Amino acid sequence: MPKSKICIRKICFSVETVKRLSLYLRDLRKLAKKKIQFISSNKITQLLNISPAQFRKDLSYFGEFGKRGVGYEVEKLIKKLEEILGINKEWRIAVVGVGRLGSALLRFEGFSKFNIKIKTAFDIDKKKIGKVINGIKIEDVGNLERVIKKEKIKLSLICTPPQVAQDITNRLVSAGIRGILNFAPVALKVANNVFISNVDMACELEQLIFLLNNER
Amino acid sequence: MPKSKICIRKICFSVETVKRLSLYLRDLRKLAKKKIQFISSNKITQLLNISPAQFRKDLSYFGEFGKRGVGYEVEKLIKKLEEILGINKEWRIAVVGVGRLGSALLRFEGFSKFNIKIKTAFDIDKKKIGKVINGIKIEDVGNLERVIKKEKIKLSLICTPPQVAQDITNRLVSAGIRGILNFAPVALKVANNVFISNVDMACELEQLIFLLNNER
DNA sequence: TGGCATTTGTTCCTATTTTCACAAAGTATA
DNA sequence: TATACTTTGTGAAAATAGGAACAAATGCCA
Repeated sequence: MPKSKICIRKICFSVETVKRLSLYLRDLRKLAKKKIQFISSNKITQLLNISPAQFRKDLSYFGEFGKRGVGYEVEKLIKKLEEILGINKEWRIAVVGVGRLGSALLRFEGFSKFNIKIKTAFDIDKKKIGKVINGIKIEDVGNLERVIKKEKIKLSLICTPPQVAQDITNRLVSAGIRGILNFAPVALKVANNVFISNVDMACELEQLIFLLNNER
Repeated sequence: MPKSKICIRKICFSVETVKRLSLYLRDLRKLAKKKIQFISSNKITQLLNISPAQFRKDLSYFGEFGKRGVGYEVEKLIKKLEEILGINKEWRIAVVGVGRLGSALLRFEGFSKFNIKIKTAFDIDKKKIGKVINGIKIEDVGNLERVIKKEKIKLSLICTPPQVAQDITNRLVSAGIRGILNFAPVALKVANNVFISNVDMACELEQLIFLLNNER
């Protein structure tokens, strides 16, 4: 399959670029906390295992944000990156499947920092439905379409068992969901106007095991 | 930075190949469950969004496993892939940080299926130390080096807050850990004989948000 | 002001990854 | 056995990503 390529106004770049923007943003926020005002591409990438040229090139797809001889103004670049990534406004998301992982995510405080608000959660288990975790009410998965549509939610996390993940995906998409972060170990099929990102812990671990197993 | 490349006996391939092998294995297991005996590169990759040529080339780095005109014997290929990945023997791992995510992982049943056994967990919280979750006793993080060495554990998950992740990493490595699956949102620095794999939910979500925000 | 030191933005080149395309090998059928 | 299909394994080509290197800006200091 061709690596997914993103083109905006004749400028094309890969999703890898976008992922790196997130990393840059994370480190810039740390720098801002330390009251550092300016940073060069050299210094910021030392922390990240990315080449300075890569950093500059990634940014160049979106404009010119630095000052020659000086570097980048930390606060300004943070603002710009938040704008580019689209996290300068609030995003409301849903979580489907409130098992171990799902409930850990409902309580995860990392999201709100990035303007991501879990608005609703769904489960099939009658014992869980109606409960409130971290201010989020667990809804009957039977009401999935209705709630998603009503709340106009466009992003969802899937934390269900793999057997039902595709069915849930179909229902989410038909209700208007356009982006899915999938934790179920299964390759989901969707129309190509829906974006999927997979978090697959078994794959990551197997990769590490392979590396350890094949040293030298 | 150069993409990490793996070379075994003059044959070189990328980590991406290894990740795909995991995906192939997962789907092959599903096929085996359905009692399907043979599968062609064409059919198996239809499920996965990967090209048939890619599948064949990925396998070709490790040998010839198919039969022309027929395809691949499912059971045999599963065995081969398990061997290649190194998951035909048991891997004992540690978990550092038993917060929401850490404790979800301690209870996660997906690991044991792949010969991955969580052997020990560490936390700093006195209230958690000594507790047993899913048969795994939570140890004082002060004993980290001692336990890791005694148990000869080579792989660890890090589920701590980001501020302490680098310190924990240093201690793990000095105790003999060679592979780390990092859930903390921070870029860890290690010697290049230690392998790191990052699971970064915020990055994944930000990527989806970017895509939704820049359609058309 | 002029010269030196930095650092960006970008072009061009190199390395890597993916795909194409086809010979070789196997199956099925008459 | 001959012929028509399938499907693999792989070298070569195409596509993509990464990095070196340098002109253009900017700051600093004498």
